[in-house]
Amino acid sequence: MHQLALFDAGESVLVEDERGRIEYVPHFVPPSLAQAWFVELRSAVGWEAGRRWMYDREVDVPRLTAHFDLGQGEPDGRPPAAVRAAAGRVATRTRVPFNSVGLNLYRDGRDSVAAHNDHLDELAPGFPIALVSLGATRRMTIRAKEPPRRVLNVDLEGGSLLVMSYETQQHYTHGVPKTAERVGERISLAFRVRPASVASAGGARNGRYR
DNA sequence: CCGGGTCACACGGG
DNA sequence: ACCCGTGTGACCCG
Repeated sequence: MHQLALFDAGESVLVEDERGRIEYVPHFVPPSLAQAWFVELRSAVGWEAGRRWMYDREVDVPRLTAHFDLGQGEPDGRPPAAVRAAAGRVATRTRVPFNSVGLNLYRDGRDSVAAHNDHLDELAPGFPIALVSLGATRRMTIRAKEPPRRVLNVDLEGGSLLVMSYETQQHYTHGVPKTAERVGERISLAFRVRPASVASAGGARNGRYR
């Protein structure tokens, strides 16, 4: 089948048990397209440098961020074309009605995201998270919260897709640690289905997908 | 979810 | 083979 070849990217299932399912798909996006998306997003997105109050002091968020709602947005607040294209490609493969995408720009090895799991209140129950990576490869560390404490190190390559099931967020943490290695810029697009109570008016749906 | 502190250990030059 | 400084990352804490 033709259509199959388009998506046959040597995917591998990293986790599949009662604690969740994690699938990694290298070359989900052809290299030249992934590169074009990276270039567009790097310059077209209004990247924000956040600061957060953590414990006793205010600190920089160690990466740049942006966010878009998907679905029938106003023509004005429409996401960049590369985001819409990526969303379409992800939706075609996963069949999940994602309505939100969070973008992260890791400028170099000093940028990072600490180990965490996505907040379940901001995730529609049962729906997975899909993560598209562009640009430089960064390592993600995924570890089970309870014994057996499996630890996975996944090198997220440009053009890859990582899909983590909803249950994964209950049983695992994930993060992108700082590294002293010299690494180039990486952009990630994290697709989520946010519950109607959280998502902005419009896109949310319920039921019948997995 | 963050940076800083502590500690263990791999590595390599002398 | 050994010593030891340095780099790197794992873990812990508020």
